[in-house]
Amino acid sequence: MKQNHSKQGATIHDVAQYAGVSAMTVSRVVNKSASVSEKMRKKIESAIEELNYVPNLAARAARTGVNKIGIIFSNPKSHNLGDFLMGAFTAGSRLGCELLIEPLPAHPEPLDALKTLINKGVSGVILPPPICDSLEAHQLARKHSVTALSFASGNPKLHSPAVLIDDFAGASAMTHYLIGLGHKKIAFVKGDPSHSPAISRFEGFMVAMAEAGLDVEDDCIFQGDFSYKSGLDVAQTLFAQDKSQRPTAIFAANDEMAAAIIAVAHGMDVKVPEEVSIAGFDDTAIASTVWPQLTTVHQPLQQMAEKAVEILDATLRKTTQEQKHFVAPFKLVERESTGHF
Amino acid sequence: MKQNHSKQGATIHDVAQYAGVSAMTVSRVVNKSASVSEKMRKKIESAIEELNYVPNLAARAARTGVNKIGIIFSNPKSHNLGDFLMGAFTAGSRLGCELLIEPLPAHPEPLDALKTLINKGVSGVILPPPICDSLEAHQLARKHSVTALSFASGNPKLHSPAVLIDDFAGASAMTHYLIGLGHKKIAFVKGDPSHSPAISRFEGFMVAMAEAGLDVEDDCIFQGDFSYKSGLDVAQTLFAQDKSQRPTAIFAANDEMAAAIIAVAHGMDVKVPEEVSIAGFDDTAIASTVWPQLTTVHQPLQQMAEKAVEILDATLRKTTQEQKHFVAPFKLVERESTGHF
DNA sequence: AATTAAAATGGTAACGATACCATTATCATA
DNA sequence: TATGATAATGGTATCGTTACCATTTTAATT
Repeated sequence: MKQNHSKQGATIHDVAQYAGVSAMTVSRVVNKSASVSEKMRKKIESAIEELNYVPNLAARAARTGVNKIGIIFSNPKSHNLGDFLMGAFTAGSRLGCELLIEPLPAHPEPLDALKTLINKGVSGVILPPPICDSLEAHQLARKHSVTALSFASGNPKLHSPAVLIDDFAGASAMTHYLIGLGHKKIAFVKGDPSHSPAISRFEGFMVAMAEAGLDVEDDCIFQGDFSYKSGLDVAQTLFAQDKSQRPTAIFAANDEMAAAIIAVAHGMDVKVPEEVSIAGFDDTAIASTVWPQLTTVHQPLQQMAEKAVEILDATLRKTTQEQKHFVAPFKLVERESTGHF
Repeated sequence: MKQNHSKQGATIHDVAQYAGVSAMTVSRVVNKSASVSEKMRKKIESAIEELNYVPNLAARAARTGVNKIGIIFSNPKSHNLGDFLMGAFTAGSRLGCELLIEPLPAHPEPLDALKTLINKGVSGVILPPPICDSLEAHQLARKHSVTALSFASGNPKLHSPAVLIDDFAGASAMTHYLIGLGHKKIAFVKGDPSHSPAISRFEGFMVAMAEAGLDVEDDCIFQGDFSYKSGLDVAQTLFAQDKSQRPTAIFAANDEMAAAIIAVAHGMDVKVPEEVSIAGFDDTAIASTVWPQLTTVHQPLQQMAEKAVEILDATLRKTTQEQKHFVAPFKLVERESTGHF
């Protein structure tokens, strides 16, 4: 009940006294809310540093209220929900804002999820694909003065905040990696075409292949929809081909499909990675669950979610207008599902 | 910034005025913190109801500080982290307590995770298997006056709070379900023996088989460790047997192993569920990812996490001493991986 | 130099709840 | 019935911030 005192250190008044100014000025520095002279800001900032001051969020919230940020979730069963929530709530509790989760499948119309959040009084909202690419959604948000942030969109709106990775570059990097392993005939399994990142990933693949002077024939392009089942189906057709004609590497637009392809390969006695290399995208939990573990492109979802909440909170509190777009770095994770050819 | 007013309705003073008492008395009713006459409580409770009063957590926190609750997580890559966090954070933000997550793998010694949390000043902690069954962990917590709650333990300590499902009954129900489908030779894949629920689940299986008068031969019991890989290995041995000798149903102690078994079956051209039924346990994301989707025992993780935080918060705020153990209801989820024999 | 505008800072109150202490009602017991 | 203990209630101060307004300083303009 009073463990706050164990950790609670300096208050704003301590800082003010230490710096020889009023608490108000310290508050202004902390919140970047009004003009403070350069000299004074320096002094206060070093006092904050010195005393290790951290604003008491509860007290602030008592005075100013809490920023409510809505999060629309497309798939509550997704394998990366954990990472996402982890990041979002870490930032949420650090910044003292309230997070409201709204699962998309709970509504007949996608826009209803957004309406629900608006009714609950959010002032900012995080939109994942595919709703982040819906013009209507952005318009609806704007009409209610709700700031909408596009999360992991393939082509984010320029005028509104966004957090994403460079899907194109990620797919391109993976393609180059596969090519570097000696693969020439590489198949690509496309994702749900209504998700913008699916398109960027495909483009990244195609451009990288072209850069390497490699042809991509039609029989090496498969249409999936990001689901395990679609991966299963693709794999079935794929491995039914004569071995000599088969691609030596398969790059799926997400891990779930890649995992399915591994499962089928495993069953049809096609050795992974000896006979065929398989790569995924996202690095969700399933990538390190399956065996052999998946080589994939890691999307730092936790960091991205954290950043998304940060950007929205900052925007809503008007502390800063600076960076509205954040492109997180992807990372190629080499595991056991890929090998030399 | 001031969207709180849009939703913020009655304050404690409004309630007090409405009920014709002082704010203090209302506070006492809300917090069950001291004696209030029956008559007055009734009156205040109906006033609360009437005005739709919800305590302002920020204001309360400003005055009393925030309860810090630590959560130790055994596997950050787990497929049910999402559900768990969802529940924990829902409760956390509803009750206004701070949640600190500490992943177990980040430490060389399991107890170090707990020590870290204690150092960060938590006053309560949620312990999953296997650490929830460690006497040392409970002793360490007690030494620092930290309340420890066992989460999903197979045999929770009686004197400390716990949230769990009846693993024994769940496994038993699934076994009876398989028997009801006509299966007589049923294999069981055991989980990591250091996790207490793994043991209860196995016992549930054995007892249910015995109840039905069915023998379980040694070649129908396999040792896994909850991992996908171990499921893969078991499946390999299992399906290598002659078809006439094979069990007609396989019950794995968790979904991950069951998913692996499905994958192998699929590959070896053993039709699921026509030739073999496969069942899992937990109902994590992977259960509805694989194809055919997994029949499994649903563990309401989200609800459980919510309850765990609730119990800890209540205990720490001493509002009530009542229920310290919560046994959540499991549910048998029939999907496509099981069928009649 | 005088005037005005703008920038920089400070003082005070209040956000909504609870801790703490003071007061009053109630009840048992001698 | 008086007495003291305990239960039931109320009053006030305060948690750490920030909103709001007042004041002072600085800069710009005529």
